[in-house]
Amino acid sequence: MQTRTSMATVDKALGFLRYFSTHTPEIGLSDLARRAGQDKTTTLRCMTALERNGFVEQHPETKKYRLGLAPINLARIREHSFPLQTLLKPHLDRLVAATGETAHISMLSGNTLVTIAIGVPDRATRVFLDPSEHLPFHATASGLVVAAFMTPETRAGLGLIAGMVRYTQHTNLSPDQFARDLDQIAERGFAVADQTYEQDVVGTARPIFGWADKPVGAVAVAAVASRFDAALSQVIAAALREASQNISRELGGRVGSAAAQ
Amino acid sequence: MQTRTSMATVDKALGFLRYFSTHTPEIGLSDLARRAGQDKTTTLRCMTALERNGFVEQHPETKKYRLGLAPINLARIREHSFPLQTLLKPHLDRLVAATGETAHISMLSGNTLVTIAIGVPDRATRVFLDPSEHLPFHATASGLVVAAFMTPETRAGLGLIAGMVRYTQHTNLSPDQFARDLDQIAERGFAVADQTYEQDVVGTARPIFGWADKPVGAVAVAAVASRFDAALSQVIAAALREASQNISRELGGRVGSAAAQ
DNA sequence: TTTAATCGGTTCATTATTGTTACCGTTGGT
DNA sequence: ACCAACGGTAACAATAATGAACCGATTAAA
Repeated sequence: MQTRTSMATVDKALGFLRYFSTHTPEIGLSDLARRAGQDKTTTLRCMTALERNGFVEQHPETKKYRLGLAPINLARIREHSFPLQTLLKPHLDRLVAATGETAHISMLSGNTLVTIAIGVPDRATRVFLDPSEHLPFHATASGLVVAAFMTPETRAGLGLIAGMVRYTQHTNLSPDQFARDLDQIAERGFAVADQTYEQDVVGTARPIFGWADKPVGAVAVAAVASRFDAALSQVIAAALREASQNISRELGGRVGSAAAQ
Repeated sequence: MQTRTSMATVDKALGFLRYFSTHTPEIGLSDLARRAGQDKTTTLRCMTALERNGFVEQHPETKKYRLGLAPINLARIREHSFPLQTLLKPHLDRLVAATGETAHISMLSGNTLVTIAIGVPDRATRVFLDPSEHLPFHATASGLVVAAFMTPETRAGLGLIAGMVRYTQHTNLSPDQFARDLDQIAERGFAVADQTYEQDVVGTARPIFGWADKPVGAVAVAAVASRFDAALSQVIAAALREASQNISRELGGRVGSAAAQ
């Protein structure tokens, strides 16, 4: 750690929320403490605090915790005053129409990358995405392209190399290779991740810029691997370029020269 | 303060989120500190902690804070694993159709009452609700009916009387009157709030029960005052009774005898 | 141009909050 | 009847939050 202003307790408490996902929507006290690597007492105090504030609720019989209603309310306020989903939807629809594959947009939230919106094609076989997952920077096209366009300082603040977990046999685990990939991606303007995160899925992504030249997220297409040939690859890259530029413009971001190609 | 398990820092940090609403979606540091009655330093630290975790984000130029993306993600997980909105929507639609007025459902989140879902009629004049507002217990039909069906202990834990603010000239500010109202509401099974919160709006509400006999929220109709006569009142009360029972049943709650009338 | 006020942000000694170990009472499986 | 694991509690030592004063930069007023 380096330039933290601390307030570790808050981080810890909010960190517990990350363990709730679509796969594990309910977690008991001891289980949660174990997963988070925290003391049971600490966990209990944090959870009761979160419950007091409506971020989790506890089933009175099973005593298990689940996410509460406060996030729903906050999400509605945020969406009302800055309607991201509404803004993004047409772009996703256009991407899906152009490529015939699943498209999604992810954005930096804190220092993780979360999926904000998804567009699915009307086909029998398509990629399914779990919106509750935080995308790893080293193993997804979205993560790679966001990391590639960051300033080295902000990139360093994410602890990228520490998080290089293996997901498939194609997942890159070499920090050197990672660094070279980032350079290449920054030049080319987009990233491709060939089954490095999920089997049979090829991801392609371009960055989204907010204020200044800071990347705030990525727009990506997740294609079924068996369909991903040179032709489709080009279609996707082109469609993404348009989407990337349009979205960035609508968010008030400049479209940097590197991303323009 | 009395029986708190502490963890005051977390409460403080999360408390700041309450100051973001549809009216004030962006707040600066000093302003926020003033509103929350907290020290500027404390505020800064809490906000950077919240930002680290994606609950707020800071505009790099104006330095103002706004709600972040983390709540959106959490809300989606919650809704995916326990689809409240989906479950509630048909009930609201039915209420709106039956009464021709705005209907809404609010639930206890922490120890405040937040609006979870709204249904609006297709009419020229209708009540508009701000979903970001926390409903006061003493001045809204929803708040009254939820308080009325609570056990005295849980009711005491909310600090009801402390929060008796005046909203209109009809707002009841007498704790004694409040207590008597609650008794009556508990007997009758529903609450009516005649312009006690907003001018020209008459609210009617019935409780929603979760596990055991605990009220977890309320279903309500907010009618334009000029249209609210005896006939409409009866229609609303009847429609709400059905909705209240059906929703409670779907949430796994028993429909207590008091609410059955 | 000078003055004053306000902004976001930092520093550091004081103090209260938190994390830890150990212990309860229950529950559920064997 | 046992044992293990559950949620929850109590007490104290140690850590982490606090808030007054302070900074440099803007902005507003004089």
